[in-house]
Amino acid sequence: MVSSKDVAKFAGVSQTTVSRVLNAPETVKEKTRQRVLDAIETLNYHPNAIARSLVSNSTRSIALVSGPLHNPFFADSVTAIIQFARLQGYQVTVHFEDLGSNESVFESLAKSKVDGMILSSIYLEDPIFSKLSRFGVPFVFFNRKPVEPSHFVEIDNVHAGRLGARHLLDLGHRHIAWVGGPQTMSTFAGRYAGFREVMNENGYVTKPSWTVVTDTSPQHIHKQMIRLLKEKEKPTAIFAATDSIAIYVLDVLKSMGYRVPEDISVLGIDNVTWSGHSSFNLTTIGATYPKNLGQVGVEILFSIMESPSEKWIQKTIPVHLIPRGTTASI
Amino acid sequence: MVSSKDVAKFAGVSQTTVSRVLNAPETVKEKTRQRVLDAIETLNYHPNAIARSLVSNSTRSIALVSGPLHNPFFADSVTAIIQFARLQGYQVTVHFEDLGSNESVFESLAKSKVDGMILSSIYLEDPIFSKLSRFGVPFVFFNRKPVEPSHFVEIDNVHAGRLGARHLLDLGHRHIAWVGGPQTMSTFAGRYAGFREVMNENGYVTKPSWTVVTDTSPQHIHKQMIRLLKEKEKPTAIFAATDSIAIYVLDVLKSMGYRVPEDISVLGIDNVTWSGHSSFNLTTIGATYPKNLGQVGVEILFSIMESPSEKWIQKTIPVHLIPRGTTASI
DNA sequence: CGAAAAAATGAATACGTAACCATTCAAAGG
DNA sequence: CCTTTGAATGGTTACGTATTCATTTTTTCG
Repeated sequence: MVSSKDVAKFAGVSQTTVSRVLNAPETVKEKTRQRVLDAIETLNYHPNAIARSLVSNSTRSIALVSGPLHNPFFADSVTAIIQFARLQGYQVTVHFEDLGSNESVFESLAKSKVDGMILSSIYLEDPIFSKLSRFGVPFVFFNRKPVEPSHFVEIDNVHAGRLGARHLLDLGHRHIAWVGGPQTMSTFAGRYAGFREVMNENGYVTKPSWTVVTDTSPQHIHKQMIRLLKEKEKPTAIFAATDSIAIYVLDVLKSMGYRVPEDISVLGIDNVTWSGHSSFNLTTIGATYPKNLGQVGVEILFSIMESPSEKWIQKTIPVHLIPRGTTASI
Repeated sequence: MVSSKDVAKFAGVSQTTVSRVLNAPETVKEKTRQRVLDAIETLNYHPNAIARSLVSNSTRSIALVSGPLHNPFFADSVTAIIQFARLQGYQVTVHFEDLGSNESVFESLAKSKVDGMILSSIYLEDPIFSKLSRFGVPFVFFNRKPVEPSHFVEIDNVHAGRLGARHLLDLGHRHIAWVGGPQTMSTFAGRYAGFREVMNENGYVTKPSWTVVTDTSPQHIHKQMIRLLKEKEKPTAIFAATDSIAIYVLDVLKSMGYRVPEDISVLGIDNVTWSGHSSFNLTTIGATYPKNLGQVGVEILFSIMESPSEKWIQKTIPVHLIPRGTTASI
């Protein structure tokens, strides 16, 4: 591997000068600078970012801990985050949450000395949180928030739940099933709370057997849906906690011969890009905000990376209903 | 930042011993080892991977250059690659191809000293190829191959094109449009060649205005489809070069009121997970191979990383038709 | 022309770790 | 109890860069 010393020897200068040519070109005489640049070119020298990181104590890379890409929400946000980071000259190492064995993910993060972390994967009360804080690396949550104070960006989950419930009630639905994820995650907890509030306010109960908790995997959603549809009394509408869940629900319903929305209405939350696809045409609830949630998160991350603030930056983005074709009056 | 020196001082041993506790625990006496481990615990020490990389000349990370995640093929393969790499203790930095300005991606790769690279993004004849070779880092292509000899894994693109053409001809279609991507990419070139071969063998021509070249973005596909559907003579079937394209074609067709397959048949290639979704139920052509193509690629990468081989590892995976609901006889 | 100021360059060091070589320590054998 | 052997530990250096401080070279101007 060719180093700056090799370049220095070749150009007949000191290693210091080579370093200067790269980092402060204006401080070195035109003539020698050209000689060094020529040497760099002929030797095909590339500065070693590892060594550079060691002294500068900055890797120009951030870590992203994301949910699974089969959820279009995450496919969208991962894309936005990587693109934005690149514009700032940062690389992104991507990790996936791994329910249960997240430990090893964080273990590797602790060592790799990233300059910042952005993560969507955390439980409301997560022991990992205190570990994170001890790393001394700035971190931001998007689409999740822990109970401890922290930087985060999320949509107004409670209001999203409320809006959805109201929409379905307005359409005349009274038998509404909820298909969500673990209540230990802020997203699901908030959305469900909003849904339930409105139901109760209007004197309707949320039947326990119509409240489905899944691990958000296609397989599990499939299994749970089969169970739900075997009930003697069937719901007339299904409120899915995320578009991703809703899309898998649609899959099950259609494959079983149900017509949507004629036989049953389906509603999601997130307004992922795919939901607008005419094959889904999913009614959903999404941010009143053009920017991707992941990008908002990474913007916050960079702002606290360059000027650490004692204040917590916490954004809750308002939401609105996006009516499309999967919901109809009863 | 707490270093191994700090741990050493705290435990009353030398830095060397701390290093040994981590890398060769059996060579240090039980008692002192325990003392060091305690010190590590109390000081919350995490070995600095950067410094470690500098001396070991290995970052335990690989770079992935992927196509866009709105293409489910890449969402699938990125997931498979990251998961597999993690099992080997490797991190993955993800980059997206950026048609035109790939330079900057490779510039950052040159510096970051990854242990290997896996990439889907390259043209048949790409000036980037020679740069890559000079890095001295093992690299593998998946779903793409350059003209220069290299390691790669792909599906049998030509045969996929042939299979698709035959399928549509067997169903009685004669007016078949092709919607693909740049012919400068091996995937598109191979698939189109196979399609064309079979058409010509059977005495049918491929009408130029029915051969649509897109940049594979949803927007461009949309625009080109509108143009295609304005032709006075309309195709009865559309052969899309990828499932991703096919899915966007479906979007356009459905939003314009076409029924698939009654009015028009649609066929894709790749057998991405989403294609089996009942909202698409896309007839497609895919590998006769349970493993994700990206994973096959990263397996090859790790094998050449641990034992560099002079021989090129080149896998072309056989394909078969997966008949579903978007194709029907005329 | 000569002194002072400014510009350009070089030598030495630190970053945190692993590895090599040297040294100390403990155990075993006579 | 002393010697030999092997185990355990410590000192030093290298990895490739940026940075600080010292030194040399060039420029400026009286």
